[in-house]
Amino acid sequence: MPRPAASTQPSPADSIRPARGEGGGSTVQIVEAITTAIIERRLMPGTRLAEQSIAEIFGVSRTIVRQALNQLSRDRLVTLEPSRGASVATPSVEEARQVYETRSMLEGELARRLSQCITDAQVAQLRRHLQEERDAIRRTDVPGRTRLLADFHVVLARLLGNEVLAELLGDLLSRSSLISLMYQSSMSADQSQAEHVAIVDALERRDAASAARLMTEHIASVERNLRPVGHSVDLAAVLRPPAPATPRKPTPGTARPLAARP
Amino acid sequence: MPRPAASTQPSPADSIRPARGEGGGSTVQIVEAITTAIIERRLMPGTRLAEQSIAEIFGVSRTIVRQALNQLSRDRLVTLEPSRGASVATPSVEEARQVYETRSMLEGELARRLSQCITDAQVAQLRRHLQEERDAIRRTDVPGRTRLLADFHVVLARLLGNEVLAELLGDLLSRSSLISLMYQSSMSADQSQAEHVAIVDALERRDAASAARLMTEHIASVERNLRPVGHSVDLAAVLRPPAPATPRKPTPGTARPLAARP
DNA sequence: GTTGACATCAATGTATACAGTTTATAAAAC
DNA sequence: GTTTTATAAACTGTATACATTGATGTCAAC
Repeated sequence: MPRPAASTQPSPADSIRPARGEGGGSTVQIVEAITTAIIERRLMPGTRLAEQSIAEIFGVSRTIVRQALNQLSRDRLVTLEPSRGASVATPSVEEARQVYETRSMLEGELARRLSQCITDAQVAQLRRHLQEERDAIRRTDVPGRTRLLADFHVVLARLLGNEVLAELLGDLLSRSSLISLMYQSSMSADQSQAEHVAIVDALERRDAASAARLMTEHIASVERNLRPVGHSVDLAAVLRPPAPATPRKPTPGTARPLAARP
Repeated sequence: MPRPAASTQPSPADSIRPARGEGGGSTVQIVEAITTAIIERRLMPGTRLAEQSIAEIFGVSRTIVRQALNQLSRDRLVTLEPSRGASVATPSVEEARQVYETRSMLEGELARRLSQCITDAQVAQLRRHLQEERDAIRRTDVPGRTRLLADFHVVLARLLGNEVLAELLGDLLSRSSLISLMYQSSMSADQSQAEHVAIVDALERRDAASAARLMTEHIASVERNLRPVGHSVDLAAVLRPPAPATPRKPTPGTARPLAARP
């Protein structure tokens, strides 16, 4: 009897679907297709991304695919090993810690500053976003709720009128998504959503200290709920002898258990 | 009689020099060569970067150059217009504001957290860095002091043990360098250096509040000292009729005067 | 039966060729 | 003399071909 998932890694051809058969400016389409495939966990960490396969899927040459993979590697969503090609990134525990620490620094201050200049209209916009989150959760739309829960943080950055910050946070949130699916997060969407509500409440009260504290606690809570990468999974990844189809060994070296931060 | 400088833009061939004639893994060499050329203001904002020229300079094919230019465009050091190629970025005033605001948020918190966990050895390391800054300033080593004054901020991030943060800040600092050379900064290196000293003093006292305040004030001070993009320079750039050698028109559109922030 | 070397094969890295677009130049009309 | 238009050069965007490196499988030796 097959186990629920993660037994056989899906090949790229199964998980990436081209948005259109069109040829013009298709690099960004490939980037977005692979990005959403990773975020929505149709592409698991460690999966090899062969250029030729992807090229045939999208009906373009390897040149275009190569550009896309280069962009993705700069976003740290795929790793590019010399002469060995691209694979979905397997962020280490240490990298995970650093990403969440950076987010905590950035978004704590974001909440603090935003609470001093937010308008009523912007609060209303956030309320609408929270409603969308609730709707996605209620209808158990997993990809949708994942995206919305992450977008919440980018929306906050945009409310500050700072596109540079918004893009920066967008990159960090992509990495966070990859991390939380790699170290299977046990955090319920409900809890995340409730914490978002509390943050917006504080923003509406223009309570800078509370907003900042709730934000950093929210991020710490997300990080705390990362699983110590279950031993069975870790062992299987390290010891896998023949591997079923395409995959090679997924995790290179850094796979220590996730230490609870002091 | 020739005017001191800035009359004729240097062609890429004059400003970019290959580190080695070697062929292996030369993409990063091109990226670094162009980056330092921009930072050290041998390549002025708006300068076109033709692929063929650069390819001949480094003795590689356009493929490699194209990879390098793509990486640089993701760092926002060059802009890539479709079908029109690459040119050194001309960050807008609004983008400048956002970069400095983001740095202020990030580095203010960085200083606060660092002051709570910094060791005596790390303080000593910072003192050594400050000494290097002083040395470079005293011998009027302009490229060296520019690099050291920027590296100070990256060193702080590294002291937190956060490589993700350090890389993020590195990107923001590259953009800051481009901005400060575009809106010719009137800030003296001496003042920057003095403010760095004050920050380290606060860190040594483990005075979190002061460290954070000094850092945000330092960044605000750097931003305040940006020139409202002098009219004479702008006019000369816009009206240049025949141009002596290779250069095209440098600044496309975004050249509004820099508003002093309230 | 196991181990080691060699050959085959696939995939990446780089260069080159071709098509489409933009830009510069020059001629002609006003 | 200025503006407009047409031709030509140059440059970018994409695809394809070639070289090189890592992986795989087979065969021989021990």
